[in-house]
Amino acid sequence: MSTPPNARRPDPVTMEVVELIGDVVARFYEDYEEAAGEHALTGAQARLLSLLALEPLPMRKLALKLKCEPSNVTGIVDRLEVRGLVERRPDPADRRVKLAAATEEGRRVARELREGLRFAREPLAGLSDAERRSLRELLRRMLGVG
Amino acid sequence: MSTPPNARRPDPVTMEVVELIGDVVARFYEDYEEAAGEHALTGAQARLLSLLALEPLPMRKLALKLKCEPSNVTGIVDRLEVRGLVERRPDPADRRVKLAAATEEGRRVARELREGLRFAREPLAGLSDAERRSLRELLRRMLGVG
DNA sequence: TATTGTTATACTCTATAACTATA
DNA sequence: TATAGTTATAGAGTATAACAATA
Repeated sequence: MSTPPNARRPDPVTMEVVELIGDVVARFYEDYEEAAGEHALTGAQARLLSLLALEPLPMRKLALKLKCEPSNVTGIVDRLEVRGLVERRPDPADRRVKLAAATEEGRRVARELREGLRFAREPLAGLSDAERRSLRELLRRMLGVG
Repeated sequence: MSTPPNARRPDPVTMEVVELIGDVVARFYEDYEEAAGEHALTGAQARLLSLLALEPLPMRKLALKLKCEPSNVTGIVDRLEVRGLVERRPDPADRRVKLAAATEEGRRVARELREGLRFAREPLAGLSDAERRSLRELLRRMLGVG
């Protein structure tokens, strides 16, 4: 009874893929934190800044995208604002809303951050172009994108 | 000069793969944190407990594996020990060392945690067996394993 | 009344530095 | 002296609850 014969365990290949993905996740995260650190940013600050580099967003939307409580966003934006990387703007359409926006300096840092990700180069460099396309297709399918 | 013609930018396929990996990382992390939360564990506690479920480890080694300072491990092990999921044992070979070990309850929780990872089933379920094998091979190559 | 953002609070994770007990 | 683990401290992220301004 301790090991029901019909326990739905993933097959061995799936289990190994999950483990490999875990390794990729660990490596990617490590790389991201390091790249953020090179700009004296925490991971959370780097993620928020990267979002704002695309478009200004209300504090509430930032919380949704970062999957955290709105009260946290206040503090993270505060710290980025002190450093001149982010600014708060009023929303003409709704005076309750504050739009957080990356400054020019903030966008510059975000771009350097993105380009500093080693993971974009080294591990993938070991694959041929055909293999990268194959990997792209499999990841798309996995994520339900394609 | 603002955009050097020979700036080594990854090709478009590589860039898209990196973005897809970012999505996978976000999804995996979210899933892991949620699974941990279902057992009232933080992510750091879940990762430490999962390591100890394999084998007892000196505090120092735990810090190395978790890539954090040894002083942090003290607190995380403290909290898991209060809940009876982990215990500290002396190392007969070196009285300076404390071996952290998962209790039986701790190993049970670690197993449930592992089996609770939805990511092990849903996204990969959309791939055929051949595709999963192909993905396994590509990830191995990427990580320099195979 | 409902929503947006903030403040106040408490807990966890994190790094640094200083301490202890062993080696 | 050097190493293993701890303590003390401070900063940052997190969730919860209560609040002011606006809708």
